[in-house]
Parts: sequence; structure tokens; C-alpha cells
Amino acid sequence: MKIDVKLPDGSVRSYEQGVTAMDVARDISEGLARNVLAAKVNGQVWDAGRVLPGDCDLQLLTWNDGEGKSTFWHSSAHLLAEALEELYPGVKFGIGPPIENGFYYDVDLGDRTLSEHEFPAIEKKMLELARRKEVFERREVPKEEAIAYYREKGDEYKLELIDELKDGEITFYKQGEFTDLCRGPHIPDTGFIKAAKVLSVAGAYWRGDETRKQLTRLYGITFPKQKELDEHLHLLEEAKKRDHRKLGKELDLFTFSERVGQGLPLWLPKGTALRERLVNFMKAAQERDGYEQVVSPHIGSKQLYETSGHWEKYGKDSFKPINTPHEGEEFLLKPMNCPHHCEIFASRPRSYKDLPLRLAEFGTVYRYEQSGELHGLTRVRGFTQDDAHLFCRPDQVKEEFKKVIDLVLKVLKALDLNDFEAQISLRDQVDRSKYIGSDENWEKAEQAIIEAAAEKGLKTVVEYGEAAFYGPKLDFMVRDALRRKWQLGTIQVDYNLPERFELEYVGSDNQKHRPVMIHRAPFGSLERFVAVIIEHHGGRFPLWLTPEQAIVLPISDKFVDDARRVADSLKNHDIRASVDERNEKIGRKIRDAELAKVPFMLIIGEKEASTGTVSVREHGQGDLGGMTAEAFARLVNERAEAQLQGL
RNA sequence: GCCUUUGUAGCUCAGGGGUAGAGCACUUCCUUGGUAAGGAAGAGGUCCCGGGUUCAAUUCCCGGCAAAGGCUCCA
Repeated sequence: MKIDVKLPDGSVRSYEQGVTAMDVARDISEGLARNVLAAKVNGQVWDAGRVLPGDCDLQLLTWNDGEGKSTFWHSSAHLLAEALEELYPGVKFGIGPPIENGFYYDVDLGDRTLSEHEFPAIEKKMLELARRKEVFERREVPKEEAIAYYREKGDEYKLELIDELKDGEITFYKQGEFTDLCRGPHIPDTGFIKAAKVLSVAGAYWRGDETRKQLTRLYGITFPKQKELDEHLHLLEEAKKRDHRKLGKELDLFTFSERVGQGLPLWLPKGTALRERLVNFMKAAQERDGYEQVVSPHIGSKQLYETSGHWEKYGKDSFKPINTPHEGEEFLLKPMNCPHHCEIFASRPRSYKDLPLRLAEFGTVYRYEQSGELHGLTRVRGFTQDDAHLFCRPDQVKEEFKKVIDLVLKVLKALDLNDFEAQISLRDQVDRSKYIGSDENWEKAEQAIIEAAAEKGLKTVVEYGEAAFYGPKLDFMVRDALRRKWQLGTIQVDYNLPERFELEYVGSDNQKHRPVMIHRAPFGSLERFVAVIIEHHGGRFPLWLTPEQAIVLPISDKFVDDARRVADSLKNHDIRASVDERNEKIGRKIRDAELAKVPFMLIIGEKEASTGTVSVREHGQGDLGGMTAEAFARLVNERAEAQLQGL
């Protein structure tokens, strides 16, 4: 009896019953077989050594497949557990899943604590066990036996997990002397793991429940080659160097003060200059797209948020209301701009001819974030959104969506963020009870988003059940220079607020209609966005954006006046430039300017002063030779404009 | 909010039961130097804050605040 195995390229191969994915791999080529970590059988990830069920679609997974990697790391978590069991007898295990970069295992070491000094010993033990090429053996276990096994071991965590599983669905995986409750799948044997690193240790509640015991979570990462581990560690170092908190300090962009309060950034002049550039960029782009700027105050009556529903949903976790000397008056620090914009819409009767009405505001909002959650500029308590609300007719949603997509693409392009995908978040396919708004409108909006994204040629992933209760959305997931993922621009359809604020417009039929609202913020929050671009560019911002484009360096103080003249003339050409007037040698001034990551250094001494030129040095590049200040200004402006080309 | 770790000069950090140090930055003077650190002198500290133990606390203990790494949450 033969079975047919269909490979991703469409070819079909015929094998005897009892064949495994690994057998198929070996049949194709020995080289492939050496690299196979797992297999995808009819869309499900399986052990490569498991017997194929019959006719099936088969994809062999290697390190180059995301699922291959996560299988590898999942198995590595087991290897870590095995090492821990040898080193710390009696250790109890929680869960040990793969994560985006590596894996972790939550363990209970009793009264022991674990410090970083013990990491090398753990790594050594992991590699020692890996070299034994211990095979991961899968075994289906009756529930009773599983319970007996862990009762004997005294591991209450695994017992709790087993308790929730159905008899007949329980599998154990065993490698070497270590057995773990696990759904699998796993790589063929531990020999694939050639490099291992324990990265950090942290506390984590059992099952994420703060009322339960806190376990020790060990984070680790492994690779099939030592070189890849070295590269990964290098990337981590690089990330540390690019940390926006460190660069923000070094480049004088922003600071925090205990006196001012946690999570409340103070923007220094250079940081503000950067921010202003972003704001002006966005304002100009929005103006071209028919947006109108509005301004709303930083506080609003509590009633406003009761109307919008925000008070009910988020009020308890928010800043407490502000009380006034008058009894009964309560105001909230603005957590959102949309309610204000709804009131602007409602301030007079609207005609269908007014739509879409696009109200934009760089609105600073305040949200209470738990203190442990605050992080540099990426998580703050007061931040400014490049917010706008588009009030439109249902039939305008798609067109508006496309325009917003264009705007987001402009932003990403101007900032060299070229690696991204769009995530379309739709309703849960089954449970629709939690969503507000008519089926018909949802259908229309979801279709509009899908079509808009397709027509714009976006690379998309669709996530069901990820929509907000008030409407579907599209988020841009961006990878930075270090391949870290950020959720930036967001576009959301909203049926809820127009309903709650009873917004209406008069249609061509002279009837009242409810507009659809689109929330959108291409940057999201300016604070967070600035943090991302600091890290993405490592502090070397694009020329159009950088706070200081050029610094003039006089060779000695005899040329300070000449330097000032040059700087003034540059300012007349809209170049952001300053003069280093310190009584220092030129080498020193260059070094400091290089460290400050100023894109251009203009050196002026005897030679230049007498010929009316400046010597131009580019950051990280070196000497570009002499030219007049005007020629330099042209160079800078041309380059900056090229970066903003067509925007 | 919870767990762990940390808090010493503007910055990076060393030290340690007897009231404190380095490098860089800063100020002054010397130097007027041509593409990544010129020299000298000086100034600068409530050793995060509050309590306790002690003859004596920056150091040890407790509490608070802030930061870092996690957990949970995120309009």
C-alpha cells in the first residue's frame, strides 16, 4: 500500500506506508536531510521522525523557516530544562515555550535564587548534553500515567497543566534522562544545537497570575552554528548602543526629571527641533491631503468621556478626575482627542457635501501607565499623537483609507523604514457578539480595508478577532535596522463614537445619516516614533530631519568671525548650522562633531578664508574637499530634498 | 501594581562603619594648533529621600522615591 506525498513545489512522490518526513528528506538529498528540523504535514507542524498519516501535503522545515526556528528553540527549552535538572536536582518546571528570539523556561527552584554567574555553567551543561545527540522521543501517555509520573516527581505545575488536558491527548517527549509534558513537535535530536546562551533571568508569575507563585524565568537562545550566536550577540550589543535612552542623553534630545514625574519626558532644544521637523513634515503632507488643523484643550469635562464611553472602559485605570472649587465639577486630563473632534463635527449641521471632513491635531494626551511599564520614550504617561479623524460617508471609506495608506507610506519612506507589512485586523469569524455596529457596515468596512490594501499593493497579513470592538483596523508593523518589530501607523474604522455622539449629516436625499469615523495616526505617538527612529538610525538621522545639519569649525580663533559669517549665510539658505567657537585644536573639534553625529563639518582656516570657501567633511566619510558656502548649501538642500522626494 | 537588581560629581563608574575618589565634561590660564582627544591649575557631592541600629551610617537594617530587566495591562 503506497501513499502519495505532495511537496510544496507541487510534485508528488510515492512511498510505502510507514515513511517519515525524514525518510522523504533523505530520499531527496542527504544535505537536505541533515538540515531538516521538523515537517509541516497538512498544515500542521510535526516531528520529522513521525510516521506520515497517509496521503498528505508535506513541507520540510529547516532553520530558514520560522516554524523550523521555533521548533528548534522549543527543543532548546527542553535542553535547558534537562541541564537545569542535572545541575539543580529537585527543580520543578512550569512552561518553556519558544519566543520571537529564543525561548524561556519558567522553573521553581525552591528557596534557591539564580544569578547570572551561574549562566556559563548552565550553557556548558546544555552543550555537553547537545553533543550526545539525544533523540527526542514522542510518546502518547494515558492521563493517569502522566499524573502518576508528575505526582511522583512532586511537580504541581505540570500536574495542573495535565489536569486541563483530555485523556488521549497527552504526549511526553523524552531526550536523554529528561522527560517533559509536551505537545511537541521537536527537532530530531539535540545534536542540532551547536551554540547556546542563557540571556537573562527574571521573575514571572505562574500562568501570568499575580496572585500565584512567582517562578524563575530563564531566557535563552540557541543556534545551529556558533557563528550565528556570535552574530546575534553582536546585534544585542548594537541594540544596546542604539538604545534611544542612551542616545537621547548623548545627543541632548530629551531628559526626565524626578521632580517633574515618571514617564513625563522633557524635550531639550535639539530634540524639540527634531520633533518640530516631524510635525511640520506631517502638517504639510496633511494639508496637501485636505486635512484641517484643529486644537482642543488638555482637559475635558468628565461627561465628555462618559459620552464617549472611555470613562466606563478605562476610567478606573486612568488619572483621577480633576476637581474644581465648585461642587460637582469634574474634569479629566485628555486621554484621547476623538471626543473633542466629534464635538467639533457636531458644532454645526453638516451636509454630505462637507464630507469627508478631516480634522487633524497634534494632540497631547495623558494616560496612566503602571509604573513598571514605563520605558524611555516608548512608554510614557504624556505624549503627543499625530491624530486625525476623518468623518466620511460609508461609500468614502475605501478612498479615504487609500489616501491614508499613501500618507503612511510617505512617512515610512522619508524615514528609511522600508521593511514592513500591514496587518489587517478583522472581526472574529465566529463570535460576533462583542462588536458594535451593523453587520452590513462592518462587511463594507472590512471589504474596503482589504481592497484598499490590495490596490495599494501592500504586503498584508489578516488577523481575525483582532479588530477593535468599534471597527476593523489596519496597522503597519515595521522592522527597524536591527530587525526588531514595531507597531507604528494605525488606521481604524469606528462606528461607535458617531453613534454615541449622535453625529449626523444631511444626505443628498435630505435625510439624516450617520457618518463613519476613521481614526488614524501615521506616527502613532511622536515620543514613541522618535524613539524608533533614534534606534533605527542609531542617532544618525536623515539629513532633512537631523537637528543640526552642519557645524562650522574654525582652525583657530582667528577664524571665528569667518566661521560665523559662513554659518549666517548657511542659515539664510535654511541650513541648520552652528559654530564651534571653543579654543580647541581642529582635531578635537572634529572628534566631538563626529561623536555628536553632525552630518557635515565645515573647516575654515587661512586657506579657506583667503579663497572664500570652506572645506567640507562628511560624518563617517571624511574630507570632501573645498567649496563655497553657497555650493555647500545647495548640496545639503538637494540631498535633503531627495530624501523627501515627492513628499 | 507585582518580582528581581540598581541609586556615589553634569556624564560613566570605583570605593567603603570613622563625613569620599577616577576619567570625561565644566571654569581660568597657557597654547593659535589643518581633518577623531594640546598642557596646567581650579571648581564641583545632603554618597536618592525618610526612619532605625551604632560612640559614629554614604556604607548595615526598614520604609519611600526613581531607574533597569521581567510579569500583567494598553483607548
